[in-house]
Amino acid sequence: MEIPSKYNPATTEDKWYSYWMEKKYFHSEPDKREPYTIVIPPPNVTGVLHMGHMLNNTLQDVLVRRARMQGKNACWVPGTDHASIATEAKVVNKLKEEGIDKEDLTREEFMAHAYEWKEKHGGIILEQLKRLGASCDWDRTRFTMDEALYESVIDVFIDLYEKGLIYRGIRMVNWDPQAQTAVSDEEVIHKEVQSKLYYLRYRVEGEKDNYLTIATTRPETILGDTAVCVHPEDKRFNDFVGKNVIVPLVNRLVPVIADEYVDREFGTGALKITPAHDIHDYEIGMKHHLESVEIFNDDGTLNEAAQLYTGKDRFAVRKEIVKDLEVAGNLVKIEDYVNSVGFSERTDAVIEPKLSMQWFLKMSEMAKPALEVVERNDIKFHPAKFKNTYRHWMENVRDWNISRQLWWGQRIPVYYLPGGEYVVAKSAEEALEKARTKSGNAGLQLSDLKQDEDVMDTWFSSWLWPISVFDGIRFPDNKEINYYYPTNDLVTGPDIIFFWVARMIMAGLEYRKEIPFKNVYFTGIVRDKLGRKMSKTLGNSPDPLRLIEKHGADGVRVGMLLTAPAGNDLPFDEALCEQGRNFSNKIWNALRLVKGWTPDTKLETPEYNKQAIVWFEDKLNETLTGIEKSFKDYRISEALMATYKLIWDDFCSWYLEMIKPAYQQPIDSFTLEKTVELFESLMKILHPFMPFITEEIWHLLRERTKGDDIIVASIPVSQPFDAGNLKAFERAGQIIIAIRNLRKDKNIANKETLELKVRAGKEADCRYYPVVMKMGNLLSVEMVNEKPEGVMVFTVGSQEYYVPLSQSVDVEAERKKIEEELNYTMGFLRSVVKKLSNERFVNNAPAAVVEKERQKQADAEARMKVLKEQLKALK
RNA sequence: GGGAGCUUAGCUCAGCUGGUUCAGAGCACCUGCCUUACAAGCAGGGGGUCACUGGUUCGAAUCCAGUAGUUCCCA
Repeated sequence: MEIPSKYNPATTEDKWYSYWMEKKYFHSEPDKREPYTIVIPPPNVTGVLHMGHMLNNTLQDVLVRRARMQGKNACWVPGTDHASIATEAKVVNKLKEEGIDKEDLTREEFMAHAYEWKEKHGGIILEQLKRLGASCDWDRTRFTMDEALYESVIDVFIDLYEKGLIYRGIRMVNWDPQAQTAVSDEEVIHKEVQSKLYYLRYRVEGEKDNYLTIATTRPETILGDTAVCVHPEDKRFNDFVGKNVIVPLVNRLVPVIADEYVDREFGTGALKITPAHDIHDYEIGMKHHLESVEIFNDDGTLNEAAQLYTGKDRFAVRKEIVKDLEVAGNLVKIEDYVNSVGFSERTDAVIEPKLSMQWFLKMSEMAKPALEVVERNDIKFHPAKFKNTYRHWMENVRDWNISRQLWWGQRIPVYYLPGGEYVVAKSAEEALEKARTKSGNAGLQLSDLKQDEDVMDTWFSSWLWPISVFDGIRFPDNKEINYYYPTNDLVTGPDIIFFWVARMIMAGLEYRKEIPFKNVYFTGIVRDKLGRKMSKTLGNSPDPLRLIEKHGADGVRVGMLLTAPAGNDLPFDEALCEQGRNFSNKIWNALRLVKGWTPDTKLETPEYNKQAIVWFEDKLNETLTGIEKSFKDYRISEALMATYKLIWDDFCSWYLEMIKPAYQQPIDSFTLEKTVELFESLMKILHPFMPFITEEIWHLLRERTKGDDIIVASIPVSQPFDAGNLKAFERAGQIIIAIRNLRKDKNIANKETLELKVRAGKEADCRYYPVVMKMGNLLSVEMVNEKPEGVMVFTVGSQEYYVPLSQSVDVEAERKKIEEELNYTMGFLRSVVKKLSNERFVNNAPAAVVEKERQKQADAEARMKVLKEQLKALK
C-alpha cells in the first residue's frame, strides 16, 4: 500500500465527518446506558465562528468524544440563541438598505422579515463547527425562538409572576439610545474615558451677584436640574441652603438642599441634581421629593421639556451649551477629567440612565440556593477560583430587568385593560377571560386589551436552555428531560458567569429542583500575542476556517488546547497550530514506518523486542493513569500534553527505534502485531483530541469490519504497571544516552559497532542490556572486574562502564570532566550531611524522610568513590 | 472606592496536604546531523536568588504578614 509522505488533512476530514454523520454516531436517544450530556452555550444567531468558539467547542468535543468512548450515551445538544438586540439591529439595517423603515411595518411584518433573515443567515456558525469536528447531535439543534422554547419562556414568565417574583416598576434603567431598549446592569461596560469637568455658576434667586458654582461632566443635563445639593456640614454653603438658585439658560428656580450623599471633595462640593437622568440624583430626588424633568427622547436627542436644543443629539448639545453658557457668563472654568462611562455591550453606545416602566425579576430568593450548591461543590467550578467571583455577585445580587423594548424575542404575556390594570396570561383569549373577571366587566372584548409591546431579555431564554432543549419546562416529566438532566459539564467563558451560569443554576433549581450541570469549565479568553482581546474592530482575530485549511482541524484543535489551561487567558499564536500540524505529521510518519514492515511468521521475536513491548505497555499504563487524573481534574491541556509526549517521545523516539528492523529486513510477526495493537491504543487515547487523523489511521492500521470505527471504540483504561520495570528502563536509557554522547564526542558513526564493558558491582545488572545493545549498536556487553586498557569511561549512578576505543583518550579533557562531576557531587553530599548532622532534623522529621536522606548520602558517597578512582587512574 | 486573583526559564504555564518525581513541561534558543518513517525531522545542550521584605519551622517556590507590580470583577 502506498501512503503519501505528508499527511493531507483536508480530504481526510471531509471524508470522516460525512461518514460519522451518515452512521448517526453523534445522535443520542435515551437508553439503558449512563447518559453524558453537554448543552452548547448557544452562540449568537448572527455570529460567525471566532477563536473563542474554537477553543470552547474543541473542549466540549474532547469531553463528549471521550465520554462516548467510555461507553456512555453521549449527547451534545447544539443550537443558537436569538440575540434580540444584535439581531434586531441587523434586520433593521438590512431593511433600511431595502428602503424599508421599521416604523412603517407592523410587528407581524417585522417578525416575518426577522425570521426570514434568521433562516438565511442563522445557521452559519453551526455549519462552521462541523469543520472543527464537533460531534454534536445535529438532529437536536435548537433555537431559543423555536416554538417549544418560546412557549417555555412564556410559561416561566407567567409562573414567576404568579409566584410574585416578577413585578413591574418604574426604575432607573440603563438605556441604550441606539438600540432603543433598556439593558441590564450586566450588559453595561464601564470604561475610563478622558472627559471634561465643567464648572458652572448658578445665580441665587433675588441676589444680584451671589452665585453658587457646581461642577459637572454633563452640562447638557442642567436643563433637567431640579435642585442643587450640598453637604449639610459643609460650612462654605451654610448660607445657601434653603434658598433657590436659577438654572442657567432656562431660568428655572430650583432649591438648594442638603444631603450627606454629597462628596465635599469633589468639584466645588455643590452638586446639581437631575433626578430623571442620573441614578444617584434619582435617589436624592425621591428622598427630597424633587420634581423630575425628563429632557431626552429615547434616541438620545433632547425633547420639548428641555426647552432648548429640542431635537438635537445629546453630544451635539454638550458642545453647544458650553458655548452658550460661556456667552451667558455662567461658565467658570473647564478642567480635564477622567471618569467612568457606561457603554452598551451590544452597540457600544453611551448608556443613558433613564426612568422607565420595566419588568423585573426578584433575585434574592433564587440566589440563595444557587449559591449554596456551588459552595457545597454540588456544582464544581474549574478552576475553583471562580467561586469567589460567583459568591460575590450572588451576595450582592440585584433584581433583573427582563424587559427589552424590542420586537425580536418572546413578547411579554401581559395584557392591559383600558383602565391601566393588567392581567398575565398565555393567550389573548385567556387574558380576556381573566380581564373580565378582574374588572367585573363581562362586556370586555379582545380589542379592548392591549398586549405589552416589549419582549424579554435573551438571557431569559438562555437561562432555561439546559431544560428547554429537552422540553422540560412544558413537559416536566418527559422521558428526555428525565434521562439527560442534569447535564454533566458546561464549558463557557468566565465573562458570562452572571449572565448565564448563575441564572441557569437558579432556573434549574426552580424548575427541576436540581442543578443543571455538575461541572463548569471556565475557559480563558483568547487574546492576540499582544494580550489584546480579539475583536472585529481591531481585526486581530485570525479566520478560524483559514486556520483549519492551513493546519488541519486536528492541528488547530491541538494548537488551541496545548496552552489553554482552564481559566487562563490564551495568547493565541498561530505557531501553536503549526505544532499541532507537525504532530499530525509525526503520527502519520510513524504509520508509514509500521506499514512498511513485512512480517515474517518464522522469525523468532528478539529479546529486545520483547523487552520493548513490555516496557511500552508499562509506560502506556503509567501515562494513562496520569491522563485519567488530569481529566478528572479537568486539566485538559495537561492530558493532551501527556498524550503528546507518550506518542512522540516514548512511542516514536524510543519504542519504534527499539523494534525497528534493519533496512528492508522483515519483522517478526509477534512484534508487528503487538506494535499495531499499541498503535491502536494510542490512537484511541488521542482520538478525543484529534478525531480525524486517528480515525484515518485506525482504518489504515487494519482491515476493519463494518462499524469498527474509532469514534465508538472503547478508550483504554489504565492497568496496573510495574514501576520497577520503568525505573530499570530509565537506567538503560541513561546508558544509551551516554553511549550516544560518546559517539558524538569521539566522532564515531552510528554504523560503527562498539563494545561495552560493565564493571562488576552492585548496580551492574540491568535487565535491559539487549535493548541497550540494539540502541547503542553494540557488538557485545561484557562484565569485567578491572578497568581494561585503552577505554573510555562513563558513569551512570555509581556504576562504571567502559568502551574500548582504537583512538587515544584525551586525558586532560577526561580529568576535567570527572573533576566537575566530583565537585558537584561533593557539594551535594555536603548539603545532605549537614542536614543529617542536624539533630533536630533527625529527631523531628518523619523516619521516611530521614531514611531518604541517608540513601542520598550513601549514593553520593559511592559515586564519589568511583569518580575518585577514575581520577587516580588517569594520573 | 470595594472584592478576588496573579507574579516560577526568553514566552505560555505545571508544581496538590511544607521534606528526590523540587526547581519542572512545551515552545523558543544554541550545537551537531539530509542516519531510507518523518528537516513539519533526528541526536545533544544551555538557561531561573521561584517579585521583594520579614516571620513560622529542623526544613519554605509551597504556610503567615507586609510591600511593589499586574489582571479581572463589582461600584
